[in-house]
Amino acid sequence: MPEVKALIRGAGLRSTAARIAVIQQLASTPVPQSHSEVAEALDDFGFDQSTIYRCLTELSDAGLLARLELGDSVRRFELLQSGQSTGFSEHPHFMCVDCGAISCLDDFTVRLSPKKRGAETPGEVVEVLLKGHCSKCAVPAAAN
Amino acid sequence: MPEVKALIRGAGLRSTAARIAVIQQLASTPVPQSHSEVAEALDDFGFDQSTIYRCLTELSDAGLLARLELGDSVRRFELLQSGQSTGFSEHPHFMCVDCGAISCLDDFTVRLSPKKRGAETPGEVVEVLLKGHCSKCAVPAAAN
DNA sequence: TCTGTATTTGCAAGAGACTAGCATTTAGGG
DNA sequence: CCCTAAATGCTAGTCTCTTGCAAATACAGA
Repeated sequence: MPEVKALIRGAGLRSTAARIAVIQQLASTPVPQSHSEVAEALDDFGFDQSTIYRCLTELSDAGLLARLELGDSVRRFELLQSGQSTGFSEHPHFMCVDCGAISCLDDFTVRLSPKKRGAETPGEVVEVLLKGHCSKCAVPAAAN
Repeated sequence: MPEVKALIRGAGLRSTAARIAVIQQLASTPVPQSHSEVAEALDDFGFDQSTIYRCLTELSDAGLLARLELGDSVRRFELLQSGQSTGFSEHPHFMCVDCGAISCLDDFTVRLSPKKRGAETPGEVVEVLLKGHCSKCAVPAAAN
């Protein structure tokens, strides 16, 4: 508990009940969580919706969380290890277009290879998102 | 013009002014466009907002457009070549996290390589989205 | 420990993207 | 040229997220 407090203070923010709870909630699962997931989990505390939105935003801006926008118009947040300050996640993410499940591809690297010479590179990639059919949803033949 | 009509009819939909206009608008640029971009471009026609939303959705469902959700809570659409029926784009996309510019990486392939043996694969990838700092926004040292 | 002030919070209203219901209009097969 | 199913326009509603402002609170300094 005091370590969470120190984390927040170290980022230059005041250590409040809401922020501590938000961080602990994000630390409790291995996948990124949306505002509504965090809010629901912390429902008993009685924090206001906007307080949780603001905590998530401020903690992200302070470099403690990664803010993920995976394309389903729901923002998700992930606790960053140590003093990450970029605000971007360290690993690629995969989202199932069928069931919406999110997974972190900790054990994968993504490489961008040009099909032909002289292809102009887009710039510095900081985040990778893959979408597809997860192994649970992948249908062998033509189900569904 | 008659070819657009045939395209729509071939997909099993009626050829209406709105749908023709939407397809022509999407064909006019090399990058995916959002509803608001399409709507603004077609403003003179006087189509209702919801009509354009529906056109985009129906044309996507019919397999003529790819629907892209790049994570800024704006859906974008892209005209698919020929009889694509998956509804997913053929190429990876890159979005600049600074200026929001979208580019199509026609000339690149993305490969997912496991860092260690036995890493469980996420499933079948159908869409790739990269985010980062585009060459225009990339700052040499520490500007901004 | 107490106080003052800048930071946070709660509340309520608002913005933006998208959806749904339903009556009216229209495409296109017969 | 009709008739009917499909598409449109209009309105209102949903969901996610943001903003303004007064009240509450963390914490640096007395």
